[in-house]
Amino acid sequence: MQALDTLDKAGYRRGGARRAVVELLGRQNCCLSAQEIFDGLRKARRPVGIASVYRALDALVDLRLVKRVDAGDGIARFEPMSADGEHHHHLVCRDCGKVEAFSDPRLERAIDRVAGGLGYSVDEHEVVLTGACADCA
Amino acid sequence: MQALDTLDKAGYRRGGARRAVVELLGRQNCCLSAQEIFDGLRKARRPVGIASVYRALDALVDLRLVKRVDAGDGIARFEPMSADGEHHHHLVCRDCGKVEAFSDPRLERAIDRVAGGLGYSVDEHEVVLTGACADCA
DNA sequence: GTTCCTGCAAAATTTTTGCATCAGT
DNA sequence: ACTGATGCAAAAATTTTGCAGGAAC
Repeated sequence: MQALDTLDKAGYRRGGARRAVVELLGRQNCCLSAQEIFDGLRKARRPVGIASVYRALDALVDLRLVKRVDAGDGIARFEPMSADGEHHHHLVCRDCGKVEAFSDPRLERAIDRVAGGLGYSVDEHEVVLTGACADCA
Repeated sequence: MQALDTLDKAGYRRGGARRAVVELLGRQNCCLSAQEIFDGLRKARRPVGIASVYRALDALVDLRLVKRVDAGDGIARFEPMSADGEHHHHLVCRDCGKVEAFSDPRLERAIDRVAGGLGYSVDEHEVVLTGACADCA
């Protein structure tokens, strides 16, 4: 896996909790909370302390291997930064709290264009749309 | 103030803590955390319990008078939804944590277009760009 | 007078840290 | 062996809730 190599290069050791978190996240296509990662690992018979989950996420976010997503409910979620450049954003239902992904190339272009003219070296972005989903509306 | 009328119509009573929060936020142009609001009110000799600050923010967010902004540092921030339709998004420095505003009409258009085609009734959106600010880069 | 609002303190939730132990190099 | 990583439990930080007293209508 790409991400494990990057961790190597950054001086992190292999094996153990961090690897389990990386591998679980690698199998996801959308975001999970720290608690969901904790539960997922326990269900997969690879239990990891919740503190290690947070420490792993911290390192992964620093290395830009994982992106933090705040859906506005006070729970931080995390998803892999896919190596293949795939890129999506999030749609949150105000009623039921559901979080879904969407993507749009024109939106990406608009963001890239804006990001270039702000005096910041922008290396990440996130768009969250909030409203009522089809079921709740 | 516009917002106080909306609160009236929603059945909220005037006077007291909620009003103080509304008025303080009305004077801001960018986002403040609950603690900053609490401190700001205390400094203005209009102390309000922190629980009341949170309760007021909750009501204001429900009524869409205030927008919640998550800058990715685990602290929820809040800013007024300006009645004049002014609209901005946020730029967060990964190093120093500074949060700044920016706006771009073309980005707004791109978002509106995307939002219309997703099967959600989208009524709010937020864009957060993350990177290194001019000072930190 | 009734109902809603407020502040305080206590509780709940999410995240971080200290420390002894264990694993990778 | 040495150094970093892990798990547990305790702590910290943020947000929510219960309740008694006070304010608005």
